[in-house]
Amino acid sequence: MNIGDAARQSGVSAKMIRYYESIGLIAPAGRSEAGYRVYEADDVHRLRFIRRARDLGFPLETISALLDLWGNRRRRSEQVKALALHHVAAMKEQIANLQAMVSTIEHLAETCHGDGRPDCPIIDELAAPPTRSRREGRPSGRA
Amino acid sequence: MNIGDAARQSGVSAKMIRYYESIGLIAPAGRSEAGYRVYEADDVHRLRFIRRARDLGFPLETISALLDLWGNRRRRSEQVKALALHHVAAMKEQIANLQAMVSTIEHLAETCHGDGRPDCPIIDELAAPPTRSRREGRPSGRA
DNA sequence: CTTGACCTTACCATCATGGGAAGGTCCACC
DNA sequence: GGTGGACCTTCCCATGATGGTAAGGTCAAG
Repeated sequence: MNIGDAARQSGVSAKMIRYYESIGLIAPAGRSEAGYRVYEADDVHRLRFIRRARDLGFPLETISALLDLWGNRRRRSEQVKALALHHVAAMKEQIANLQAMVSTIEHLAETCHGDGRPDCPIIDELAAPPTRSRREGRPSGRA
Repeated sequence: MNIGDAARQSGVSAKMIRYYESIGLIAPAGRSEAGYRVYEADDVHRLRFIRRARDLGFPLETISALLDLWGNRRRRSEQVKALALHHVAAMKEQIANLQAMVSTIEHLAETCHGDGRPDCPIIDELAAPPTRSRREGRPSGRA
């Protein structure tokens, strides 16, 4: 089958299939006489695997490792689990960062009248002079 | 003062100051005879404002609007609040997405032995055949 | 006058994805 | 037999915000 069919069957766009090939995530596809990429059912399975892993937020580098483990009969499930939990930890950290920003802004927005007057604690906070308490960005020296 | 001092005093790297200028977030700095960018205290204030807004996750485009509002004596605080809450909503959505991925993976990882055996529900899930229940990526037709 | 810290521009990389252009292929229909 | 349209190819550009590096100019202190 051609790349368009593989895309439809796997849920990965043709564009991305070519990209995955270019970065070595998947092996170069076979080619027809005219130079068209040719795919087999197994290729579609791999692409579907990648698609699902992407949907779970795994970076391509980790997906590469997961693909290897998938094809390795002697894999240890602890290896898979470690990759998964590492990714979970990364996402949880991202969530914590986002949550902190959300909390800060919501706190400021609470005391903002939100009417026609210009006074606004949000602007005030952003425009406030440097403090010793607030961790001021100071790129520590000659950064 | 030169760009290095402005960077140290604002917490924004020299690199980013030049970038912000290039995209029009800040006005082009004055230049010394030798072509060095020259900054005043007010420029540093603006940069510090940007830095704080970035720390709260605001995209540069929104920061541009916030800067305008900051300098507008006739601003309506509701405009500021709207920008802030819109950003909060975007972050909350991101959190929800991340949380969903975390939950899915944690659920799978729970039933993964994580030992020397190859069997692993995480791999199984990624490698599972298409289902009608799981929203299969199918780029809906000619996507 | 040298040295080193600073400045300049310009390009490349990240991460994963989409968009588009220019051109070749294939098939079905008339 | 020809033609149109759907498909394929490669190549370049853009995203968002940031860092890195390289090649070269400037400045001030010693």
